[in-house]
Amino acid sequence: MDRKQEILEAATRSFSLFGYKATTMEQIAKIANVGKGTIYTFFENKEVLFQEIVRGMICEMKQEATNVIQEGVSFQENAHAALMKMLEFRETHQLYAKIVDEEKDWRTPAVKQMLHQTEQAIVTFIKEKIDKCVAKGELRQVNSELVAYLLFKAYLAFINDWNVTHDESLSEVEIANFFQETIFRSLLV
Amino acid sequence: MDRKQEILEAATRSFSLFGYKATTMEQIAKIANVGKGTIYTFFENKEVLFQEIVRGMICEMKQEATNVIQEGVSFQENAHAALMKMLEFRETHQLYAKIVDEEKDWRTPAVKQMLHQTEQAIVTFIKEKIDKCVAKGELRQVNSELVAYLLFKAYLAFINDWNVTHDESLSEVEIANFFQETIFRSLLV
DNA sequence: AGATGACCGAATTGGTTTTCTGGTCATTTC
DNA sequence: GAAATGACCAGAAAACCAATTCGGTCATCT
Repeated sequence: MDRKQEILEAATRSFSLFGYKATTMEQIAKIANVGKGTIYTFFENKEVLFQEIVRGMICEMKQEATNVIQEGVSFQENAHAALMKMLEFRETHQLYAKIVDEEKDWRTPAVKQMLHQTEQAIVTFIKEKIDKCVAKGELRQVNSELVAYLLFKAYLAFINDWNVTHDESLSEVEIANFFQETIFRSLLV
Repeated sequence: MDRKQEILEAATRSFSLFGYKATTMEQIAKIANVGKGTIYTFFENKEVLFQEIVRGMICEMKQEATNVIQEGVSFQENAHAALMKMLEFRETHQLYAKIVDEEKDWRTPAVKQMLHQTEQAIVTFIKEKIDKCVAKGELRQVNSELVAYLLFKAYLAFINDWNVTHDESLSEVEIANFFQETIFRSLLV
């Protein structure tokens, strides 16, 4: 089988299971059944290998988000579904969850960077949906970059941070209703 | 002069200058010109002393925020001014800034707790303004707790986090306009 | 020519010793 | 004799250092 693919899969498994820092190149080599040096014929170094894998993860995430988008449904419903899906992915997907933890606990620079990139991907995904809906005339003309950023940060705050300072967490319906009557309401023409 | 006051002032200076962890009780005693044991006749322990000081800081912050509130001006203008003032306070006030740094760098539990308390104070401040404006009929009936939380998190995101991932920071006017046409717009009756 | 793993210097870890610090309390002070 | 004090203690943190680990290279092997 394709040696590069073997290495990618081995690395994915190891990064997902142990995180970036705790994964060693030798371990990846062992899982992939190749010599350590072989890895370096396909990937410049550990960080580049990691970036490649995160790139793949981002694609996966975007795919899942795309899958919940429906034609002929309001922007709000689609944006809500997509954001919820991606934030669920953030907690569910082994690698993404590991990266989030690692950034909190160790602040590995490579991990921080990949986390930023992933968040940027989410924001960009939403931005594109906004642009499309603005073009269709469903939304008024807004700075889609800023709105996408606001939506991401707001959802993240209510889904991730709310529980830190409050006892009963908010249900998805409560969140959906709240954003409907605040941010989304303000975007309509 | 009042010994308790001397101690409070010495502790405030030391916490502001070196942070919670790096401030020792002996150092406070030395600055206050009292024996170390004397501190413990007024304050149960280091953490309680710290809490007392943060309580004072929160009052100071609320006072500054209150000072920018004007009667007969729209909710949006007042909320914006108050939030900006408090977030400026967060970066400018020696002690608050030190606490924020320390929480990032060392995660001292006592510091984390006080940071939460301070943020909660900001949210509550805004919540009360919302409630007042709802009562006056200037805003429609909303869940003021959620709206206050959203406003705080959103302002924090655009003022603190935006620059981390973007090159040119947003001007205050841009931020004000953006929130006017999104969140604030949705709160009007 | 492509794969490999022994090898290297730098970084990390783990264990040990030393120093520091929050808090107490017997003694001193006024 | 009530309030203040600083020597003192135990546990936590820091400093230190030896031993190990790891990313990356390259001479050798297939």
